[in-house]
Amino acid sequence: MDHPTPYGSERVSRQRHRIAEVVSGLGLAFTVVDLARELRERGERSGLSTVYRAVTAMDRSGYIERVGSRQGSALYVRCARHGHHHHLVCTGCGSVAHAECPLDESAMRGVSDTGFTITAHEVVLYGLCDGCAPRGAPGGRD
Amino acid sequence: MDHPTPYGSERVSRQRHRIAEVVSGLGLAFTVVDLARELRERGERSGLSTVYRAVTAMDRSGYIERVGSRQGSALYVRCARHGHHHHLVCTGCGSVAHAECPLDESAMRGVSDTGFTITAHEVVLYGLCDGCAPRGAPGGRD
DNA sequence: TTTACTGCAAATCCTTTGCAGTCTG
DNA sequence: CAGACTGCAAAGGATTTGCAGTAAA
Repeated sequence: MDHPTPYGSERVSRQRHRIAEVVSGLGLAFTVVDLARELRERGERSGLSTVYRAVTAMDRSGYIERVGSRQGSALYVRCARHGHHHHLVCTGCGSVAHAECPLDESAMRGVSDTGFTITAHEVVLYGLCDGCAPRGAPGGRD
Repeated sequence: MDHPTPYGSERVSRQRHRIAEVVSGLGLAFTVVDLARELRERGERSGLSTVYRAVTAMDRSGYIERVGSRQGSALYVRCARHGHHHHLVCTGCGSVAHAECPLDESAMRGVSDTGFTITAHEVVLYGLCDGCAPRGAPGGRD
């Protein structure tokens, strides 16, 4: 189950290498199309399907993680942090912060009253980062 | 901003009426296609786009709520409960339970260290209900 | 009568796949 | 060389939209 590269590809083609490179330099949440555009702007001509395949591989290997969606497209972010946690995505600039899982024992207990056995959960937090938050005036529409 | 019907339509056509009726009788999470199939099985011939439009209206009015996705399709459930809460969806049979929001003050605090102002969050819990849980043998894949 | 609602087909959007050619190991 | 990887075009699946006809109010 181990891949020869940290980002999940078996062979390191020029594209896969450049893609991983660009991704790790982004720091922001991105969609596949964002990434493809970014690559194009840096002079890398890669087909959209190639980027999709690379992203799929990086997601499987844990090099990146899915952090919600934006207008129907999957959002990803490079994530080097280990262990179970969630992400906070700034709807202003796309920057991402890590967040502890809020589903601690007491939260689980409050839920298990229902007789359900929880097998998976999704927690995505959206907000505004320091730089994007309008001081004094809260607010925020989707 | 108030609609003449609890499920968000301006006029109560036969379809909209039947759709709301079927929805409220379901009790399970459903996709638009599920709902369309259900209607068809009950002898109601309604176009898929009509069902999409009805579901959109019911969602806007709060008659139903979105509770995650299943295989890429949006999942909804009739929800009469008021106030902020989340849902627990059984991946076995589709039954839904309500759950308190785990994002209490302490959880928020753990997150606000990041400097982010949280404006929205999504919490979806998946699991197995009493009837679907294999007693003794835990487990659960996505 | 007014105009929301309906059905159908066409159009969008995101994502996946089939294939033949290219390149890594 | 074997088989991953690539690009392109086509296919898929979910959801939306344009339009003319139907039916609530």
